[in-house]
Amino acid sequence: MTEPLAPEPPETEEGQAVTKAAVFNAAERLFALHGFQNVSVRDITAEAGVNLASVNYHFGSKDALLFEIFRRRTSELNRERARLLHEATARYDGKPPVRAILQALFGPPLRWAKPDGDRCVSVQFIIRARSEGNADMREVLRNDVSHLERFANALMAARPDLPAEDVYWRLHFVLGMVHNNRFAEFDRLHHLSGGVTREGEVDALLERMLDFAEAGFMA
Amino acid sequence: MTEPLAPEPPETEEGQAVTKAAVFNAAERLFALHGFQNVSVRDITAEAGVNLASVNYHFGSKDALLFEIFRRRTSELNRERARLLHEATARYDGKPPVRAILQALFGPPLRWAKPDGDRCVSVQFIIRARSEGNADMREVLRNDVSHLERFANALMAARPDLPAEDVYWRLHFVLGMVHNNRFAEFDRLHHLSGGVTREGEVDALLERMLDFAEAGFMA
DNA sequence: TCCGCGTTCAAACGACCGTTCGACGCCAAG
DNA sequence: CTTGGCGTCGAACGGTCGTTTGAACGCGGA
Repeated sequence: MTEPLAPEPPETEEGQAVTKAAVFNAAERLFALHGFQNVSVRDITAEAGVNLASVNYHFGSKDALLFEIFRRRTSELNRERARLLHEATARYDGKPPVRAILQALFGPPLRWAKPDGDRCVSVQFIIRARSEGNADMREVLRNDVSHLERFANALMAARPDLPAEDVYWRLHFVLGMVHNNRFAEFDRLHHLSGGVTREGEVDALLERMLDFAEAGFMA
Repeated sequence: MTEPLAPEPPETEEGQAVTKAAVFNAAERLFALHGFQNVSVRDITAEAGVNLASVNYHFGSKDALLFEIFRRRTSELNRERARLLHEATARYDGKPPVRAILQALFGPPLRWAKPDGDRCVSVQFIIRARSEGNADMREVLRNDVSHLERFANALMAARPDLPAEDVYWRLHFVLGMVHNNRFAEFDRLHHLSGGVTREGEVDALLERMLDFAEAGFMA
Protein backbone atom coordinates (compact mmCIF):
# COMPACT_ATOMS: atom_id res chain seq x y z
CA MET A 1 0.00 0.00 0.00
CA THR A 2 2.73 2.44 0.98
CA GLU A 3 4.93 1.27 -1.89
CA PRO A 4 5.50 4.28 -4.13
CA LEU A 5 6.70 2.07 -6.97
CA ALA A 6 4.77 -0.57 -8.87
CA PRO A 7 2.42 2.05 -10.30
CA GLU A 8 0.49 -0.78 -11.86
CA PRO A 9 0.69 0.00 -15.58
CA PRO A 10 -2.67 1.29 -16.78
CA GLU A 11 -3.66 -2.23 -17.78
CA THR A 12 -5.38 -1.38 -21.01
CA GLU A 13 -6.80 -4.86 -21.18
CA GLU A 14 -9.98 -4.31 -23.14
CA GLY A 15 -10.94 -0.69 -23.27
CA GLN A 16 -8.58 2.19 -22.66
CA ALA A 17 -10.84 3.93 -20.19
CA VAL A 18 -10.66 1.76 -17.10
CA THR A 19 -9.65 4.83 -15.17
CA LYS A 20 -12.65 6.75 -16.43
CA ALA A 21 -15.02 3.99 -15.32
CA ALA A 22 -13.37 3.81 -11.90
CA VAL A 23 -13.82 7.55 -11.46
CA PHE A 24 -17.44 7.31 -12.61
CA ASN A 25 -18.35 4.56 -10.17
CA ALA A 26 -16.49 6.04 -7.22
CA ALA A 27 -18.05 9.44 -7.82
CA GLU A 28 -21.54 8.02 -8.09
CA ARG A 29 -21.16 6.11 -4.85
CA LEU A 30 -19.67 9.01 -2.89
CA PHE A 31 -22.17 11.52 -4.24
CA ALA A 32 -25.05 9.21 -3.35
CA LEU A 33 -23.72 8.72 0.17
CA HIS A 34 -22.57 12.19 1.17
CA GLY A 35 -24.01 14.64 -1.34
CA PHE A 36 -22.41 16.57 -4.12
CA GLN A 37 -20.85 19.44 -2.21
CA ASN A 38 -19.54 17.22 0.55
CA VAL A 39 -17.37 15.14 -1.77
CA SER A 40 -14.15 16.60 -3.15
CA VAL A 41 -12.29 15.60 -6.27
CA ARG A 42 -9.58 14.27 -4.01
CA ASP A 43 -12.07 12.01 -2.26
CA ILE A 44 -13.22 10.62 -5.60
CA THR A 45 -9.77 9.94 -6.98
CA ALA A 46 -8.62 8.44 -3.71
CA GLU A 47 -11.64 6.13 -3.65
CA ALA A 48 -11.07 5.15 -7.27
CA GLY A 49 -7.33 4.69 -6.74
CA VAL A 50 -6.39 7.02 -9.58
CA ASN A 51 -4.54 10.27 -9.92
CA LEU A 52 -6.07 13.57 -8.88
CA ALA A 53 -6.00 15.00 -12.39
CA SER A 54 -8.04 12.12 -13.82
CA VAL A 55 -11.36 13.83 -13.19
CA ASN A 56 -10.51 16.93 -15.18
CA TYR A 57 -8.75 14.92 -17.89
CA HIS A 58 -11.58 12.48 -18.55
CA PHE A 59 -14.62 14.60 -17.72
CA GLY A 60 -13.49 18.22 -18.01
CA SER A 61 -14.58 19.32 -14.57
CA LYS A 62 -16.21 18.09 -11.39
CA ASP A 63 -19.55 19.55 -12.44
CA ALA A 64 -19.35 17.85 -15.83
CA LEU A 65 -18.68 14.55 -14.07
CA LEU A 66 -21.74 14.96 -11.91
CA PHE A 67 -23.81 15.95 -14.91
CA GLU A 68 -22.70 12.91 -16.92
CA ILE A 69 -23.57 10.52 -14.11
CA PHE A 70 -26.95 12.17 -13.69
CA ARG A 71 -27.69 12.16 -17.42
CA ARG A 72 -26.81 8.50 -17.86
CA ARG A 73 -28.75 7.27 -14.82
CA THR A 74 -31.87 9.28 -15.51
CA SER A 75 -31.96 8.15 -19.12
CA GLU A 76 -31.63 4.54 -17.97
CA LEU A 77 -34.44 5.00 -15.48
CA ASN A 78 -36.70 6.74 -17.96
CA ARG A 79 -36.03 4.13 -20.62
CA GLU A 80 -36.95 1.28 -18.29
CA ARG A 81 -40.06 3.07 -17.11
CA ALA A 82 -41.15 3.72 -20.70
CA ARG A 83 -40.51 0.09 -21.61
CA LEU A 84 -42.67 -1.17 -18.74
CA LEU A 85 -45.43 1.28 -19.61
CA HIS A 86 -45.26 0.13 -23.23
CA GLU A 87 -45.53 -3.50 -22.16
CA ALA A 88 -48.47 -2.73 -19.89
CA THR A 89 -50.19 -0.87 -22.71
CA ALA A 90 -49.75 -3.84 -25.02
CA ARG A 91 -50.87 -6.29 -22.35
CA TYR A 92 -54.13 -4.43 -21.72
CA ASP A 93 -54.95 -3.65 -25.36
CA GLY A 94 -54.03 0.02 -25.16
CA LYS A 95 -55.94 0.80 -21.95
CA PRO A 96 -53.87 -0.26 -18.94
CA PRO A 97 -55.52 0.25 -15.55
CA VAL A 98 -54.18 2.69 -12.99
CA ARG A 99 -52.37 0.03 -11.01
CA ALA A 100 -50.43 -1.22 -14.04
CA ILE A 101 -49.40 2.32 -14.94
CA LEU A 102 -48.21 3.03 -11.43
CA GLN A 103 -46.35 -0.27 -11.37
CA ALA A 104 -44.35 0.84 -14.41
CA LEU A 105 -43.60 4.08 -12.57
CA PHE A 106 -42.67 2.60 -9.19
CA GLY A 107 -41.05 -0.67 -10.22
CA PRO A 108 -37.70 0.45 -11.66
CA PRO A 109 -36.55 2.72 -8.83
CA LEU A 110 -37.71 0.22 -6.21
CA ARG A 111 -36.02 -2.74 -7.86
CA TRP A 112 -32.85 -0.69 -8.24
CA ALA A 113 -32.96 0.14 -4.55
CA LYS A 114 -32.36 -3.46 -3.51
CA PRO A 115 -29.55 -3.07 -0.98
CA ASP A 116 -27.40 -5.85 -2.42
CA GLY A 117 -27.55 -4.73 -6.02
CA ASP A 118 -25.07 -2.43 -7.72
CA ARG A 119 -27.90 -0.15 -8.80
CA CYS A 120 -28.60 0.75 -5.18
CA VAL A 121 -26.30 3.75 -5.28
CA SER A 122 -27.71 4.83 -8.63
CA VAL A 123 -31.19 5.44 -7.33
CA GLN A 124 -29.80 7.15 -4.26
CA PHE A 125 -27.73 9.34 -6.55
CA ILE A 126 -30.76 10.26 -8.64
CA ILE A 127 -32.82 11.15 -5.60
CA ARG A 128 -30.06 13.31 -4.18
CA ALA A 129 -29.32 15.00 -7.48
CA ARG A 130 -32.99 15.82 -7.81
CA SER A 131 -32.86 18.05 -4.74
CA GLU A 132 -29.30 19.38 -4.96
CA GLY A 133 -29.16 19.71 -8.71
CA ASN A 134 -27.64 22.60 -10.63
CA ALA A 135 -29.38 24.69 -13.24
CA ASP A 136 -28.01 22.33 -15.89
CA MET A 137 -29.64 19.37 -14.22
CA ARG A 138 -32.92 21.23 -13.98
CA GLU A 139 -32.77 21.32 -17.74
CA VAL A 140 -32.51 17.54 -17.85
CA LEU A 141 -35.45 17.27 -15.49
CA ARG A 142 -37.31 19.54 -17.89
CA ASN A 143 -36.87 16.87 -20.58
CA ASP A 144 -38.13 14.47 -17.97
CA VAL A 145 -41.45 16.08 -18.63
CA SER A 146 -41.88 14.43 -22.01
CA HIS A 147 -41.27 11.14 -20.26
CA LEU A 148 -43.82 11.82 -17.53
CA GLU A 149 -46.28 13.07 -20.12
CA ARG A 150 -46.78 9.51 -21.32
CA PHE A 151 -47.71 8.44 -17.81
CA ALA A 152 -50.06 11.38 -17.41
CA ASN A 153 -51.79 10.53 -20.69
CA ALA A 154 -52.11 6.88 -19.74
CA LEU A 155 -53.61 7.84 -16.39
CA MET A 156 -56.08 10.19 -18.04
CA ALA A 157 -57.12 7.38 -20.37
CA ALA A 158 -57.53 5.04 -17.43
CA ARG A 159 -59.64 7.58 -15.54
CA PRO A 160 -61.36 9.69 -18.22
CA ASP A 161 -63.82 11.12 -15.70
CA LEU A 162 -61.04 12.66 -13.62
CA PRO A 163 -60.09 16.23 -14.61
CA ALA A 164 -56.63 16.58 -16.08
CA GLU A 165 -55.72 18.99 -13.31
CA ASP A 166 -56.29 16.31 -10.69
CA VAL A 167 -54.30 13.76 -12.69
CA TYR A 168 -51.28 16.05 -12.80
CA TRP A 169 -51.46 16.85 -9.11
CA ARG A 170 -51.83 13.20 -8.11
CA LEU A 171 -48.94 12.27 -10.35
CA HIS A 172 -47.00 14.91 -8.50
CA PHE A 173 -48.01 13.31 -5.20
CA VAL A 174 -46.94 9.79 -6.12
CA LEU A 175 -43.62 11.09 -7.43
CA GLY A 176 -43.10 12.64 -4.03
CA MET A 177 -43.75 9.26 -2.47
CA VAL A 178 -41.15 7.46 -4.55
CA HIS A 179 -38.57 10.23 -4.28
CA ASN A 180 -38.82 10.11 -0.52
CA ASN A 181 -37.32 6.65 -0.29
CA ARG A 182 -34.01 7.77 1.11
CA PHE A 183 -31.80 6.00 3.58
CA ALA A 184 -32.43 8.66 6.17
CA GLU A 185 -36.19 8.29 5.87
CA PHE A 186 -35.93 4.54 6.17
CA ASP A 187 -34.00 5.01 9.38
CA ARG A 188 -36.70 7.20 10.80
CA LEU A 189 -39.37 4.77 9.75
CA HIS A 190 -37.59 1.98 11.54
CA HIS A 191 -37.19 4.06 14.66
CA LEU A 192 -40.78 5.25 14.46
CA SER A 193 -42.35 1.86 14.18
CA GLY A 194 -40.02 0.27 16.70
CA GLY A 195 -38.89 -2.34 14.21
CA VAL A 196 -42.32 -3.28 12.96
CA THR A 197 -41.57 -2.40 9.35
CA ARG A 198 -39.33 -4.69 7.34
CA GLU A 199 -38.29 -2.83 4.25
CA GLY A 200 -36.00 -5.63 3.13
CA GLU A 201 -38.47 -7.09 0.68
CA VAL A 202 -38.88 -4.50 -2.01
CA ASP A 203 -41.65 -6.51 -3.65
CA ALA A 204 -43.79 -6.12 -0.56
CA LEU A 205 -42.95 -2.42 -0.44
CA LEU A 206 -43.98 -2.09 -4.07
CA GLU A 207 -47.34 -3.69 -3.30
CA ARG A 208 -47.79 -1.36 -0.35
CA MET A 209 -47.08 1.71 -2.44
CA LEU A 210 -49.37 0.47 -5.20
CA ASP A 211 -52.22 -0.15 -2.78
CA PHE A 212 -51.89 3.34 -1.38
CA ALA A 213 -51.37 5.19 -4.67
CA GLU A 214 -54.03 3.29 -6.57
CA ALA A 215 -56.62 4.11 -3.92
CA GLY A 216 -55.54 7.74 -4.03
CA PHE A 217 -55.99 7.87 -7.79
CA MET A 218 -59.40 6.21 -7.53
CA ALA A 219 -60.73 8.82 -5.09
CA MET B 1 -23.94 51.96 -0.85
CA THR B 2 -20.21 52.35 -1.43
CA GLU B 3 -19.94 54.76 1.51
CA PRO B 4 -17.53 53.22 4.00
CA LEU B 5 -18.62 55.59 6.75
CA ALA B 6 -21.99 55.89 8.43
CA PRO B 7 -21.65 52.44 10.03
CA GLU B 8 -25.14 52.85 11.38
CA PRO B 9 -24.65 52.52 15.15
CA PRO B 10 -25.99 49.17 16.34
CA GLU B 11 -29.33 50.79 17.20
CA THR B 12 -30.04 48.82 20.34
CA GLU B 13 -33.60 50.04 20.36
CA GLU B 14 -35.39 47.26 22.19
CA GLY B 15 -33.33 44.11 22.41
CA GLN B 16 -29.56 44.00 22.22
CA ALA B 17 -29.45 41.27 19.59
CA VAL B 18 -30.67 42.97 16.43
CA THR B 19 -27.54 41.76 14.69
CA LYS B 20 -28.19 38.19 15.76
CA ALA B 21 -31.73 38.30 14.40
CA ALA B 22 -30.53 39.78 11.11
CA VAL B 23 -28.02 36.98 10.73
CA PHE B 24 -30.67 34.41 11.59
CA ASN B 25 -33.15 35.65 9.01
CA ALA B 26 -30.61 36.18 6.26
CA ALA B 27 -29.15 32.73 6.81
CA GLU B 28 -32.55 31.06 6.76
CA ARG B 29 -33.48 32.75 3.52
CA LEU B 30 -30.22 32.02 1.76
CA PHE B 31 -30.10 28.42 2.98
CA ALA B 32 -33.65 27.85 1.80
CA LEU B 33 -32.90 29.32 -1.60
CA HIS B 34 -29.47 27.89 -2.42
CA GLY B 35 -28.79 25.09 0.03
CA PHE B 36 -26.47 24.90 2.98
CA GLN B 37 -23.17 24.21 1.27
CA ASN B 38 -23.76 26.77 -1.45
CA VAL B 39 -24.03 29.68 0.99
CA SER B 40 -20.90 31.06 2.65
CA VAL B 41 -20.65 32.98 5.89
CA ARG B 42 -19.65 35.98 3.81
CA ASP B 43 -22.88 35.69 1.81
CA ILE B 44 -24.91 35.63 5.01
CA THR B 45 -23.23 38.59 6.65
CA ALA B 46 -23.35 40.60 3.42
CA GLU B 47 -27.08 39.88 3.07
CA ALA B 48 -27.67 40.81 6.70
CA GLY B 49 -25.51 43.93 6.47
CA VAL B 50 -23.36 42.96 9.44
CA ASN B 51 -19.72 42.15 10.02
CA LEU B 52 -18.21 38.87 8.95
CA ALA B 53 -17.35 37.80 12.49
CA SER B 54 -20.94 38.14 13.67
CA VAL B 55 -21.82 34.56 12.82
CA ASN B 56 -19.07 33.05 14.94
CA TYR B 57 -19.60 35.58 17.72
CA HIS B 58 -23.36 35.07 18.12
CA PHE B 59 -23.73 31.43 17.09
CA GLY B 60 -20.30 29.85 17.56
CA SER B 61 -19.96 28.45 14.08
CA LYS B 62 -21.73 28.19 10.76
CA ASP B 63 -22.93 24.69 11.58
CA ALA B 64 -24.30 25.82 14.93
CA LEU B 65 -26.19 28.61 13.14
CA LEU B 66 -27.77 26.13 10.77
CA PHE B 67 -28.62 23.84 13.63
CA GLU B 68 -30.27 26.59 15.65
CA ILE B 69 -32.44 27.65 12.70
CA PHE B 70 -33.42 24.05 12.07
CA ARG B 71 -34.18 23.36 15.72
CA ARG B 72 -36.35 26.42 16.13
CA ARG B 73 -38.34 25.93 12.94
CA THR B 74 -38.94 22.22 13.45
CA SER B 75 -40.10 22.78 17.01
CA GLU B 76 -42.50 25.47 15.80
CA LEU B 77 -43.84 23.16 13.12
CA ASN B 78 -44.20 20.22 15.46
CA ARG B 79 -45.91 22.36 18.10
CA GLU B 80 -48.49 23.64 15.64
CA ARG B 81 -49.11 20.17 14.30
CA ALA B 82 -49.58 18.81 17.80
CA ARG B 83 -51.95 21.65 18.64
CA LEU B 84 -54.13 20.97 15.61
CA LEU B 85 -54.17 17.25 16.35
CA HIS B 86 -55.16 18.00 19.91
CA GLU B 87 -57.98 20.25 18.72
CA ALA B 88 -59.18 17.62 16.27
CA THR B 89 -59.13 15.00 19.01
CA ALA B 90 -61.24 17.22 21.25
CA ARG B 91 -63.62 18.10 18.43
CA TYR B 92 -64.31 14.46 17.63
CA ASP B 93 -64.54 13.19 21.22
CA GLY B 94 -61.17 11.47 21.18
CA LYS B 95 -61.63 9.63 17.89
CA PRO B 96 -60.84 11.97 15.00
CA PRO B 97 -61.30 10.51 11.52
CA VAL B 98 -58.41 9.98 9.15
CA ARG B 99 -59.06 13.16 7.23
CA ALA B 100 -58.95 15.34 10.33
CA ILE B 101 -55.67 13.74 11.42
CA LEU B 102 -54.11 14.29 8.03
CA GLN B 103 -55.35 17.86 8.01
CA ALA B 104 -53.42 18.52 11.21
CA LEU B 105 -50.38 17.01 9.53
CA PHE B 106 -50.63 18.80 6.18
CA GLY B 107 -52.08 22.13 7.21
CA PRO B 108 -49.15 23.86 8.93
CA PRO B 109 -46.48 23.33 6.27
CA LEU B 110 -48.93 24.19 3.49
CA ARG B 111 -50.16 27.36 5.16
CA TRP B 112 -46.56 28.36 5.85
CA ALA B 113 -45.75 27.86 2.18
CA LYS B 114 -47.98 30.73 1.08
CA PRO B 115 -45.66 32.67 -1.20
CA ASP B 116 -46.42 36.08 0.29
CA GLY B 117 -45.95 35.08 3.91
CA ASP B 118 -42.70 35.36 5.85
CA ARG B 119 -42.93 31.69 6.78
CA CYS B 120 -42.47 30.71 3.16
CA VAL B 121 -38.71 30.45 3.49
CA SER B 122 -39.05 28.56 6.76
CA VAL B 123 -40.80 25.59 5.23
CA GLN B 124 -38.39 25.61 2.32
CA PHE B 125 -35.54 25.62 4.81
CA ILE B 126 -37.00 22.67 6.70
CA ILE B 127 -37.50 20.65 3.53
CA ARG B 128 -33.98 21.34 2.37
CA ALA B 129 -32.44 20.65 5.76
CA ARG B 130 -34.27 17.35 5.85
CA SER B 131 -32.30 16.09 2.84
CA GLU B 132 -28.97 17.86 3.37
CA GLY B 133 -28.89 17.58 7.13
CA ASN B 134 -25.88 16.73 9.24
CA ALA B 135 -25.63 13.96 11.77
CA ASP B 136 -26.68 16.44 14.44
CA MET B 137 -29.86 17.26 12.59
CA ARG B 138 -30.62 13.60 12.15
CA GLU B 139 -30.68 13.53 15.92
CA VAL B 140 -33.36 16.22 15.96
CA LEU B 141 -35.34 14.27 13.39
CA ARG B 142 -35.02 11.31 15.73
CA ASN B 143 -36.90 13.31 18.35
CA ASP B 144 -39.36 14.05 15.59
CA VAL B 145 -40.35 10.47 16.09
CA SER B 146 -42.11 11.13 19.35
CA HIS B 147 -44.05 13.83 17.56
CA LEU B 148 -45.05 11.56 14.69
CA GLU B 149 -45.92 8.81 17.12
CA ARG B 150 -49.00 10.74 18.17
CA PHE B 151 -50.18 10.87 14.58
CA ALA B 152 -49.49 7.18 14.12
CA ASN B 153 -51.49 6.34 17.23
CA ALA B 154 -54.37 8.55 16.14
CA LEU B 155 -54.41 6.90 12.74
CA MET B 156 -54.38 3.43 14.28
CA ALA B 157 -57.35 4.44 16.44
CA ALA B 158 -59.18 5.76 13.40
CA ARG B 159 -58.53 2.57 11.45
CA PRO B 160 -58.26 -0.19 14.07
CA ASP B 161 -58.63 -2.90 11.43
CA LEU B 162 -55.48 -1.77 9.59
CA PRO B 163 -52.24 -3.46 10.76
CA ALA B 164 -49.81 -1.13 12.50
CA GLU B 165 -47.22 -1.95 9.86
CA ASP B 166 -49.42 -0.50 7.13
CA VAL B 167 -50.17 2.59 9.20
CA TYR B 168 -46.46 3.34 9.58
CA TRP B 169 -45.73 2.81 5.91
CA ARG B 170 -48.62 4.97 4.78
CA LEU B 171 -47.60 7.68 7.20
CA HIS B 172 -44.20 7.45 5.56
CA PHE B 173 -45.84 7.84 2.16
CA VAL B 174 -47.84 10.95 3.03
CA LEU B 175 -44.78 12.53 4.61
CA GLY B 176 -43.04 12.01 1.30
CA MET B 177 -45.92 13.83 -0.38
CA VAL B 178 -45.69 16.89 1.81
CA HIS B 179 -41.90 16.99 1.81
CA ASN B 180 -41.89 17.03 -1.96
CA ASN B 181 -43.47 20.46 -2.18
CA ARG B 182 -40.34 22.24 -3.32
CA PHE B 183 -40.05 25.13 -5.69
CA ALA B 184 -38.29 22.96 -8.24
CA GLU B 185 -41.05 20.40 -8.20
CA PHE B 186 -43.68 23.06 -8.61
CA ASP B 187 -41.85 24.29 -11.69
CA ARG B 188 -41.87 20.85 -13.22
CA LEU B 189 -45.54 20.43 -12.41
CA HIS B 190 -46.33 23.66 -14.19
CA HIS B 191 -44.29 22.67 -17.20
CA LEU B 192 -45.79 19.20 -17.21
CA SER B 193 -49.39 20.27 -17.15
CA GLY B 194 -48.87 23.13 -19.56
CA GLY B 195 -50.25 25.61 -17.07
CA VAL B 196 -53.30 23.63 -16.10
CA THR B 197 -52.39 23.51 -12.42
CA ARG B 198 -52.77 26.63 -10.34
CA GLU B 199 -50.93 26.11 -7.11
CA GLY B 200 -51.61 29.61 -5.92
CA GLU B 201 -54.48 28.68 -3.68
CA VAL B 202 -52.99 26.57 -0.94
CA ASP B 203 -56.41 25.77 0.43
CA ALA B 204 -57.33 24.01 -2.80
CA LEU B 205 -53.99 22.20 -2.73
CA LEU B 206 -54.67 21.08 0.83
CA GLU B 207 -58.03 19.66 -0.21
CA ARG B 208 -56.37 17.87 -3.12
CA MET B 209 -53.76 16.31 -0.89
CA LEU B 210 -56.37 15.32 1.66
CA ASP B 211 -58.53 13.66 -0.99
CA PHE B 212 -55.61 11.65 -2.24
CA ALA B 213 -54.10 10.71 1.12
CA GLU B 214 -57.42 9.91 2.78
CA ALA B 215 -58.33 7.51 -0.02
CA GLY B 216 -54.90 5.93 0.28
CA PHE B 217 -55.36 5.37 3.99
CA MET B 218 -58.81 3.91 3.44
CA ALA B 219 -57.55 1.27 1.00
C1' DT C 1 -14.10 60.76 34.84
C1' DC C 2 -12.78 56.36 34.33
C1' DC C 3 -13.44 51.48 34.05
C1' DG C 4 -15.38 47.16 32.47
C1' DC C 5 -18.27 44.70 29.62
C1' DG C 6 -20.54 43.51 25.51
C1' DT C 7 -20.42 44.21 20.65
C1' DT C 8 -18.53 45.36 16.15
C1' DC C 9 -14.81 46.17 13.16
C1' DA C 10 -10.91 45.29 9.58
C1' DA C 11 -7.55 42.10 8.72
C1' DA C 12 -5.48 38.10 8.57
C1' DC C 13 -4.65 32.92 9.26
C1' DG C 14 -4.41 28.15 7.88
C1' DA C 15 -6.76 24.79 5.44
C1' DC C 16 -8.98 22.96 1.61
C1' DC C 17 -10.91 23.43 -2.84
C1' DG C 18 -11.03 22.71 -8.25
C1' DT C 19 -8.04 23.15 -11.74
C1' DT C 20 -3.75 23.40 -14.44
C1' DC C 21 0.97 22.48 -15.64
C1' DG C 22 5.05 20.06 -17.34
C1' DA C 23 7.37 15.90 -17.31
C1' DC C 24 7.35 10.92 -18.00
C1' DG C 25 6.23 6.14 -19.80
C1' DC C 26 4.05 3.53 -23.13
C1' DC C 27 2.78 1.82 -27.67
C1' DA C 28 1.86 2.03 -32.42
C1' DA C 29 2.98 4.26 -36.92
C1' DG C 30 6.53 6.08 -39.97
C1' DC D 1 15.31 3.89 -34.16
C1' DT D 2 12.62 7.87 -34.16
C1' DT D 3 8.34 10.28 -33.56
C1' DG D 4 4.06 11.69 -31.68
C1' DG D 5 -0.19 11.05 -29.41
C1' DC D 6 -2.35 9.33 -25.21
C1' DG D 7 -2.80 8.55 -20.42
C1' DT D 8 -0.85 9.16 -15.93
C1' DC D 9 1.98 11.23 -12.57
C1' DG D 10 3.56 14.62 -8.73
C1' DA D 11 3.37 19.31 -7.81
C1' DA D 12 1.79 23.49 -7.72
C1' DC D 13 -1.47 27.60 -8.64
C1' DG D 14 -5.00 30.96 -7.40
C1' DG D 15 -9.03 31.31 -4.96
C1' DT D 16 -12.48 30.73 -1.39
C1' DC D 17 -13.70 28.88 2.78
C1' DG D 18 -14.68 29.05 8.15
C1' DT D 19 -12.54 30.83 11.86
C1' DT D 20 -9.63 33.71 14.84
C1' DT D 21 -7.40 37.83 16.39
C1' DG D 22 -6.75 42.22 18.59
C1' DA D 23 -8.05 46.76 18.48
C1' DA D 24 -11.80 50.09 18.56
C1' DC D 25 -16.35 51.53 19.93
C1' DG D 26 -20.56 52.61 22.88
C1' DC D 27 -22.45 52.78 27.21
C1' DG D 28 -23.98 52.07 31.97
C1' DG D 29 -22.27 51.95 36.70
C1' DA D 30 -18.48 53.08 40.33
